Amino acid sequence: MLRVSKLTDYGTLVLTHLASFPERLFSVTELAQVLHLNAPTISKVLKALGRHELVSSVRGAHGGYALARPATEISVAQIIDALEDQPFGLTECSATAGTCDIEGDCRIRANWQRINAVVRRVLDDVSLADMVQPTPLATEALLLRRTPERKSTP
Amino acid sequence: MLRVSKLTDYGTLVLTHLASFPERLFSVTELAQVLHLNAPTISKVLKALGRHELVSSVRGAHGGYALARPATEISVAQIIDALEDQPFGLTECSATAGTCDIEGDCRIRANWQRINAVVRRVLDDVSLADMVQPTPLATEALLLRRTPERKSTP
DNA sequence: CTAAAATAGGACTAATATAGTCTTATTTAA
DNA sequence: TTAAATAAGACTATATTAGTCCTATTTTAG
Repeated sequence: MLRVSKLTDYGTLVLTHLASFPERLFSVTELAQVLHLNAPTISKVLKALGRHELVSSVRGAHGGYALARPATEISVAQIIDALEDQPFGLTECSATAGTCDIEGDCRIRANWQRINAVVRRVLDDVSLADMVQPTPLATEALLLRRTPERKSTP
Repeated sequence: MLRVSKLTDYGTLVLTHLASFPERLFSVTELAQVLHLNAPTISKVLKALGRHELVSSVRGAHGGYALARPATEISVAQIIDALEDQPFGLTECSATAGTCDIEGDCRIRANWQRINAVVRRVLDDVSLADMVQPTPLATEALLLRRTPERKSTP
């Protein structure tokens, strides 16, 4: 359904909170209380973010989590990569090779991959810092001010 | 998982085939044979595309389906709208209002909506004609040639 | 040295979404 | 009047995602 998973959604929430207090450590318990989410779920998210080195953790009493690097250096694309278990790509055939017999002479696959690259680029260009502070996104200026060639029907 | 549904994937396949022979009608049976997909599934896709007026149909014997307008006038975004049942948006809270208690002072939601708008714009700009002929996409030139500010980690 | 407070990994269950099929009704040409 | 089509939508099976729980490890404090 062209949605990011809930874990990814929670992930951005948690990370923006960490980004707001970069000097502090937060335990799962505290984050759960502040963000009104259940502790086991937050824990799952943070463990995945840790494995992908977006957060650093300190174990033991008084331990907790903090961003592994400045919020300007963490992109939405990286958060998605950390929390979605399928590889990036809007269609199965364009994300993973060998899922279709006619892959060779399929023009559509190549075009989906172009679309993937453009979307990916958009997501690469949005940082965690952008998600916290409501500054216009870099790609917005480029894309949204152009004259529409085809009307959208939402 | 940030994927379009399989129905949408099939939809682009079916539509590109119709686009290749704009003067002809295709029955479900014929499309199923040519595209190596099961007839009931193709039928489901075409019915949805018909309801959204992307294809026109002729009922009765010798009936079938054809594009409702030129391939240049059908966008990937329109195909997605026709075949995904959830409204467009990468997160639930940014696609639908009222799914979260703190919606008012949530800075993240607004930023997801900006991201949605940019991604949507990319998808609006790719036509069915683009999906058939391997011409560079309009947005590719704009976005992919810029100097990366942040490295992607795939 | 032990207890308490944390994270780490991963298995497991439940809920949800998607895919795919089938049935019945309607339309049209021969 | 029959056969070949589409239309609508209910239904079932599968796959994915969400969420929880258990066990192990780490660290601080008393």
